[in-house]
Parts: sequence; C-alpha cells; structure tokens
Amino acid sequence: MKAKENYFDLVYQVVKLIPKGRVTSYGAIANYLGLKSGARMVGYAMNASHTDAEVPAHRVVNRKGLLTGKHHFPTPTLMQELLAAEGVMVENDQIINFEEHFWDPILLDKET
DNA sequence: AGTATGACGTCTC
DNA sequence: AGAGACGCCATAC
Repeated sequence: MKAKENYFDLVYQVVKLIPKGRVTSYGAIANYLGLKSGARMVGYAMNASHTDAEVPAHRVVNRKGLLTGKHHFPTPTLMQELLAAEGVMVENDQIINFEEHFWDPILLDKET
C-alpha cells in the first residue's frame, strides 16, 4: 500500500466530495487538479478506486454525461440505478439534464 | 526494464 | 464540420 498522494488519490478526494444527486465529469476533476489532459487518469483512477468503496464512481461520467464506465460496475445497470436512486435520471446510458446535475469541484474554491 | 493500454479530453489536419 | 492523433500518470504483462 502506498500512502502517497498521487494523482489517483487526489481524484478520490474530489470524487468523495461530490454531493449526493450531483455528477461531474472526468475533465472537470482533471481541470481542478490542474491537469486538463489528465482526464484519462481520472477515469483510470476510478478503476483503481475499487479499493476505496467510498468513492462514488457512479457520480463520475464523461463530458457528454454518458455513463462510459458503467460497464466496469459489478452490473452494467448498477451505475444507472445508483444515479436514479439519487434523483439523477438516466436514459440510454446518458444523464438527463446533465448540465443541471453537473457539479464542479472548482465551485468549492469559488465559494470558499 | 520497456512496451502497451486505459472509465477522456483537446488540438490539429 | 468531421475524423484522426496526441497527451497525461499509473498499472499490467
């Protein structure tokens, strides 16, 4: 176990900060961390986040609001179920009113 | 130790 | 405007 604060850990911290019923995109997190081209890392970090059950990876989608990573869940429908359970409607693997449910960690800096 | 790939996003042609 | 390639960090083989 490496307790180092790598890019992955940083992603975990941000994802854990996502309010319930809200969703964010990989790019938004990457941008918040300062890496605008590190979106891939964010997604991949989610894969490694499997070690952290407290990381709501289901609240993280791509910039289009598509549940690209749903296929990585125990069941491909689990991600949609979790979002729907929080009030986020998902249709055709795509979040409805994505921009409305969209949440950006940068907003934290702006408010604080 | 080096190569290949990955839950994305942006730039370039 | 549409399609293709690159980039980022880390893991896996």
